[in-house]
Amino acid sequence: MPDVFQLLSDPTRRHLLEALRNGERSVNDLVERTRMSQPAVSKQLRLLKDSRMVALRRDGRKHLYSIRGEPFREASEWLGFYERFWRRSLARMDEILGTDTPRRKRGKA
Amino acid sequence: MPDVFQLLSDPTRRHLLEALRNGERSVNDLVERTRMSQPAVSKQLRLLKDSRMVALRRDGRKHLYSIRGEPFREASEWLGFYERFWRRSLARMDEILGTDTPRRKRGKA
DNA sequence: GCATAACATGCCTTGGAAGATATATATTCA
DNA sequence: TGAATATATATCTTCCAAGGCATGTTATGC
Repeated sequence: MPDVFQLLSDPTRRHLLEALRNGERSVNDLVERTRMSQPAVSKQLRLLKDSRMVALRRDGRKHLYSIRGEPFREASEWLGFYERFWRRSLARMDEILGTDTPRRKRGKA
Repeated sequence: MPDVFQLLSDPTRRHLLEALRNGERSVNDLVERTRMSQPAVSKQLRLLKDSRMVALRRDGRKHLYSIRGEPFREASEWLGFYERFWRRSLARMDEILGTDTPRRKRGKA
């Protein structure tokens, strides 16, 4: 079972996940939103399912896929460790542009 | 220039990024924390630098690498679209376990 | 200038992943 | 039961990325 970032690294897989943001979709729905063959889509869905990023519900001969949030959370938490780095750079830009929100008094010029 | 998730998909690259959480490190510092050769580490650092995930500062013959936050932010924002999915599943677990915080009155049982 | 240290780059090899095509499986309908 | 629909799986090919080794480059110290 590969890790979450590995799964997210493929643009076509991200595209599928984006298409699932508004709720469950059938395989054909998803195929129509890509330029790939149906087997290719099914293959990627399989990988996403195996790593629990999507859930599968069967309705007749339709297979409805939907997002499962937990793995995304892991990735998000990992990225959380770097939040201070981008906040820092935003603060620097604010200083340069003089557009910072004066939350606390800063050292005088 | 490959995208951020692509860069994050490699475990050794993530390992390097984790080693940089506490500040800038020289190449040798980083090599000692991995089981890879120095050229392999330099290669990955190059990729991370090209995609602006790390910055390079030269001090004599030492090359000090450090985190640049912006690209991480992009990835974090993309993942933010899935936050409601993992919150939802947490809420479900709360319901099952009866440990939910009663923020608003829920439908009667 | 020469030796060494600290990195970077070039080249080569290899494993794996992604997609296409063909085929198998399951479900509905006549 | 047989045909059509909806999806999964199997197999094959191709491509790329990761790592190793050898070598180039830049900086320091003598």
